[in-house]
Amino acid sequence: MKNISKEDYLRIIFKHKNSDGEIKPNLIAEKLSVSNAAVTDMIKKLSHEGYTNYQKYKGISLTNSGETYARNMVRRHRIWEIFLNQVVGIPWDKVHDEANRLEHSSSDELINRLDELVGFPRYDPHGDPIPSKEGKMPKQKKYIALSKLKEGDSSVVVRVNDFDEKFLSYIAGIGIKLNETIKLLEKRDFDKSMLITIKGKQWNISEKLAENVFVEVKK
Amino acid sequence: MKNISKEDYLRIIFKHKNSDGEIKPNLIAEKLSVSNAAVTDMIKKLSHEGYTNYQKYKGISLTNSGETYARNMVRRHRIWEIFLNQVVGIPWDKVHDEANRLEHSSSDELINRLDELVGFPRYDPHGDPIPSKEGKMPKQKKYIALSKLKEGDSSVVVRVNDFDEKFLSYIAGIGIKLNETIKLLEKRDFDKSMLITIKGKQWNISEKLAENVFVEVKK
DNA sequence: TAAAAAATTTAAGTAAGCTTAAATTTAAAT
DNA sequence: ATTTAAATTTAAGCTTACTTAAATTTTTTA
Ligand SMILES: [Mn+2]
Ligand SMILES: [Mn+2]
Ligand SMILES: [Mn+2]
Ligand SMILES: [Mn+2]
Repeated sequence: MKNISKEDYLRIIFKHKNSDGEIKPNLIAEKLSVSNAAVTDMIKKLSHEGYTNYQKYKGISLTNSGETYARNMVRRHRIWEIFLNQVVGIPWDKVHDEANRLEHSSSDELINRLDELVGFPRYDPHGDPIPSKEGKMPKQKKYIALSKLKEGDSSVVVRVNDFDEKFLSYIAGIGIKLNETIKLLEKRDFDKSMLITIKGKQWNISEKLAENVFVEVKK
Repeated sequence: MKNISKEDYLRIIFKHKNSDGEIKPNLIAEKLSVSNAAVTDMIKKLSHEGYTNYQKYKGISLTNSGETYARNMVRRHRIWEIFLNQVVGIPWDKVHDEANRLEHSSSDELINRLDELVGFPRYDPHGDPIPSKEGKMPKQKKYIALSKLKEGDSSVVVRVNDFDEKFLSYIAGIGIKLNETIKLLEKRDFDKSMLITIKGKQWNISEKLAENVFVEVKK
């Protein structure tokens, strides 16, 4: 294939498909910042080429071939992220956009070599699982959204949504990162905002923020 | 700008312009594997945007702005090459194509960081000078083509042309690399082929090959 | 220096990947 | 069950970066 746009569509479909393996055009359009019309066009092409299944007005899904291609794109993306973070030394909240471009510009041999250099990690800097060279997905750790915590709960950060760099640098700024402990002190009913503790400091966070940070509750 | 095609045109113009700073459409077309008509089209666009000077049927040259942009592209290309070679461990004869893509997909911040990681080298794995962040070009070492050696001369490899991976892996296979010593034993008049010694082994090489390897004669 | 060859430009056309606007279908709300 | 709203598709059109073929200019060679 070797086509930046198509590769982006496939990776986004893979990442955001629901539990039935389906995704709506609307969501793709939003994630890629293109019009719905552009999505319809592209999905028709991808379906012609055997990467997606498409029926008018129905949910879109990946074929086996599309699934394989997409999983490899996810692998490329996440390996670049972790390589940039661990070897190049770019902060974990800054690697996403760079990886988003590099993922299209490197051979599989290079990706495999980078993977080797960082020691075949199973999760990327945001806690997302990295498919192996053979396409196997590590189990995603169990987690709940930070917004679902009960007052008094202590938790450990397991994953964060990585699509908005502004969001990431904000949470990095208040000390949220993988494996960090977060305790919920208060939750306000009227706007669902929360008061939390990180490394002894207290912070007020919005519901929106809390919905994009995922934690494991500590017993 | 942020446009892969235009960036490739600028880098190629920079690399292959003659001593007057000019280049013919024909050569650009050849280096980029596109038609002459495509070159005319693109040069018109680049000229409109202030990156090149263009008059029908005359040689093409870079403006100040084009020169700056192009030099940065060369920097990106060569830093990727040396990073891939030194940090990632890809053989020097295999880095060119990979760099050719990566050069368009990385921020200046990333390039500067890679530069730092490899210790601000002045030459790439093929002996070509790497422009500094400020755009300063290290002096190119003095050299002559291997094909210009006299029988009996001993020499050191200073630079090799890097545009054909087949060529590079062939010469890498016979032991040619930067700083390697090459001695010319015989040169045949009828086809200009040569018999050389590298690390005690003798090799017959064609004139074509010898024209793409550059050496400094040892006294 | 005239003829032939090569290089360059112009013209016409294509495919990809978008856009906006209008038409159609599906989902949500009353 | 209608009506309204939202999502989706179709239609028409744009830009970019190419192509081939024909016309033009420059360079080379006889
Ligand atoms: Mn991408
Ligand atoms: Mn990530
Ligand atoms: Mn390139
Ligand atoms: Mn090089």
